[in-house]
Amino acid sequence: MSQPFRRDRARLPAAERRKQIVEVTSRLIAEYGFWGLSMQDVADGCGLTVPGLLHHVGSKEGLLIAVLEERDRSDMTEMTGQDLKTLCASLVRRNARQPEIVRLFAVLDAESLAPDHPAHDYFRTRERRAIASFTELAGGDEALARQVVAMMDGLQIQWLRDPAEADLVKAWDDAAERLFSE
Amino acid sequence: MSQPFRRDRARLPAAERRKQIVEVTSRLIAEYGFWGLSMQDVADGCGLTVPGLLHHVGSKEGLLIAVLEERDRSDMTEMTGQDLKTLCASLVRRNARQPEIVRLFAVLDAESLAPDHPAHDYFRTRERRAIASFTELAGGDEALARQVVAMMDGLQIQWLRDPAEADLVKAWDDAAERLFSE
DNA sequence: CGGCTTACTGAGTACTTACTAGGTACAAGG
DNA sequence: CCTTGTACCTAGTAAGTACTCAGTAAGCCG
Repeated sequence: MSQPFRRDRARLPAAERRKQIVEVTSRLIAEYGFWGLSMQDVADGCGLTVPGLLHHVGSKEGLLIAVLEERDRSDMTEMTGQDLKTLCASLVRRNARQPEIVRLFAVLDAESLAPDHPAHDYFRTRERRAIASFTELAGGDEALARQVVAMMDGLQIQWLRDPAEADLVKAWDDAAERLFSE
Repeated sequence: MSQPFRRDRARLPAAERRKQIVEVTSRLIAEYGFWGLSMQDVADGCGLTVPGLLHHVGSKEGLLIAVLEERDRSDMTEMTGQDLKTLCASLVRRNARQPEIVRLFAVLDAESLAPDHPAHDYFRTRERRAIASFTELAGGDEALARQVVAMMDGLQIQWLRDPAEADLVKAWDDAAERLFSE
């Protein structure tokens, strides 16, 4: 009774498909934000249908969670504790190599300022953790920790908007000199 | 032939209605971003129908333009030229009093990083102008100007996300002390 | 080969999206 | 009073929204 059932698309193991989904979704959120994201576009980008996509993530919010979890996992490494200045230097250098991911977080970060955004709590605790560990590295100076975070975020946005004008690494090194002087 | 034509809603002069539209739209963009904004919600918020709304702004993009233009107009004042440090101090103090507008700009700023966002060019030239005039006030030190802008933006986002934790004015004054020292 | 799990599809639901066409009623100017 | 401009309406269109249901086939284990 049904149609011939096109089976021309690849059938991937769940883990692999999930990885692909996260990648595609990240790109699209960086472009349109979470509210502007459509399941259809994600499905198209993965070469499957919307219900096929939903089979893996359950819902649109599940999609967002998948992205954030994945990103956290690959971020936890590299936070080995040197001193604050060298840590920031290496963070900035890594970020300079992956503008798309930085943009994903910049967009989601701002969008999730609204208290009922599905990622609101995620970003709040994320920032608190960041500031806590930065504060520790700064010898208890929380104000400095907050300033460092603010400066990194701000410079990254300038860089993303106008990649030609601003070299992120140089801009940060300049800023660090001022922040960490004395 | 047509229905009784409900005329229970207020009929406002164009200028007044426009002002209301801008206000409602600002609130909604701060919440959902431009991609997440719906004409229906704006119309509801103004107490009129969607075509009634479209009569004033023409299209969804026209709506965004109206918001940005209005905001520019009310921002141009107050930029009287003292020195950089006192200018920033007063900017921060004004922003601390209008978190909703700051949030509108934070969200739209990040969302418009994508090159084909309707407000992309607007925010690019806006930032360039800001940096140019800050640079002048900083005696030609563009790096400092960029750092000041970055720091203000970054601290504002921290404040918006967690208003309880961070007092914006105090956070800025601390930061200014470090930035403008020497 | 047989049976089970599961990745995935087609079809459909109920709703929302931006936007248009064409008309109505209010207000101001002659 | 009558005309003209305009603020705003109803009705409709074509497309897109997230999501559900029931079924199909590919891969694995025995």
